[in-house]
Amino acid sequence: MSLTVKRPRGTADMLPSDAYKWHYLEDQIRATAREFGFLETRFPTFEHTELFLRAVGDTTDVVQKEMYTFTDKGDRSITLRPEGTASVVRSYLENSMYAGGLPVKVYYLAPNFRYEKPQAGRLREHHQFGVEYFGSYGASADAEVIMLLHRLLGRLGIRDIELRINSIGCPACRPGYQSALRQYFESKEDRLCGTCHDRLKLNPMRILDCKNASCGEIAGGAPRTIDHLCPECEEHMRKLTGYLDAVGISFSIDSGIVRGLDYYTRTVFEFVTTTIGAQGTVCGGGRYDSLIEELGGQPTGGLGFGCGLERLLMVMETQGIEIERPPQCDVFVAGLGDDVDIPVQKLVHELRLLGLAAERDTLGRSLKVQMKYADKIGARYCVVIGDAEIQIGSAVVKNMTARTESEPIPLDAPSIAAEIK
RNA sequence: GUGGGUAUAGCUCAGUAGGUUAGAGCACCAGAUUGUGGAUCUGGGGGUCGUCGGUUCGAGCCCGAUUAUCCACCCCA
Repeated sequence: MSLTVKRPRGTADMLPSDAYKWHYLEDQIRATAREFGFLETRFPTFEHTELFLRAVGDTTDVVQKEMYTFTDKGDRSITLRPEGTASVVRSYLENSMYAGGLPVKVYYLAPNFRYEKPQAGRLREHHQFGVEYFGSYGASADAEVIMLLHRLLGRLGIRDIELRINSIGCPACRPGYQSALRQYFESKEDRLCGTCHDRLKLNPMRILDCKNASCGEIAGGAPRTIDHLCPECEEHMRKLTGYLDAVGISFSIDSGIVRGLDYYTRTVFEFVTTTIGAQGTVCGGGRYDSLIEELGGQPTGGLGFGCGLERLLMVMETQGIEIERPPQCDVFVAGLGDDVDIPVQKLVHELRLLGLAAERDTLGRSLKVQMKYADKIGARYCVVIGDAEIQIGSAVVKNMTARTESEPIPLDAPSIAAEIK
């Protein structure tokens, strides 16, 4: 197939026949966000590269090897957004959203771009539902954000998805933990893989994530962040788990959750499933209390998450969760003969003005084929108009699902609309 | 970036030991006494067998390369 009709690697077309699934998902998301008091925000698809270097961290995989970066005609370095939080924080600062008072609670639905090797549940362009909660240091904000996700997953009917949380500490307790960690790994350095040797110097916490068998075994016995928290971080975690217990959200503490974006502090969490292959993280997020300050704002607490919509739909699909396909056509007006062409057009127009999805044939097809077509597009009702109907000024409305016909009713849009309702 | 699988009609796939004009189901189109849908039946259109090269008298089938795709590692949603 020639390149002109081939989509780029790692991208996906949303087909018209699947659009209703996305609409459903987005409707559920918007309804949930509304219940939890989040307003939608939108922002550009690309940003200055500098933003992601600063916000995401220039040693992360996302920045080092996965960004779509190019120089524009004005000689600026531009990057297609690899994740949402950096853009939202930038927009928050640039537009002084804090000026309206804190907290600021926003959500977004947006595509992200990462130069990855595609596999199940992983694309180069994927879509995320994300939430950012600015201005609160309280653990109740953490609880709220997790509750929102829990609620969304619940109303989508998703089962067998596990909430895992961890605390990776704050600038106060992290140095102590990192030195304990480094000390532990250095004692077993000869058994670590090559990548982890580098990680030991750069960021030993990454070793906890390593899937190498030997490293994993070593990491299993490593000191855990939650055992080295400062009293404040400990209290934060205790409060969060208290909230979750109180509202009946089950979770597990997973000291292996470190997350690959540098800005996280204290709470990190993931919703993970094993039903869609190896890429089972459907949602991931956490707290980032230093990020806003690092990008030039006042010290402001914050947290958020990203939730992969493609993965969400995959989970629903594999769990057999049906999304109802809304009717595409309320009434099909079938015409019989050239003489009724104008009346058919007029009737369809008037039915639409009354808010109905009305359809007619424009290919000059026979009545039988028009009926088949009406059936194929799922028309709920059908009206056949021929010379006879025009002459006597009435027609019958056929209920396509019940296979019944009405008594003859006046051949005008209001009467037909009334019959349908 | 590393590894493995796959590539035949719009879709899902057959294709037997290399051997005539490459098949099926679904979908699409047209019919089955011309004013009526989902079933059935009949017929039809549609494929340079991913691409390039090689082996062979002969390649959809064997070999090499390349591209695409799927899956896994890494990392992430």
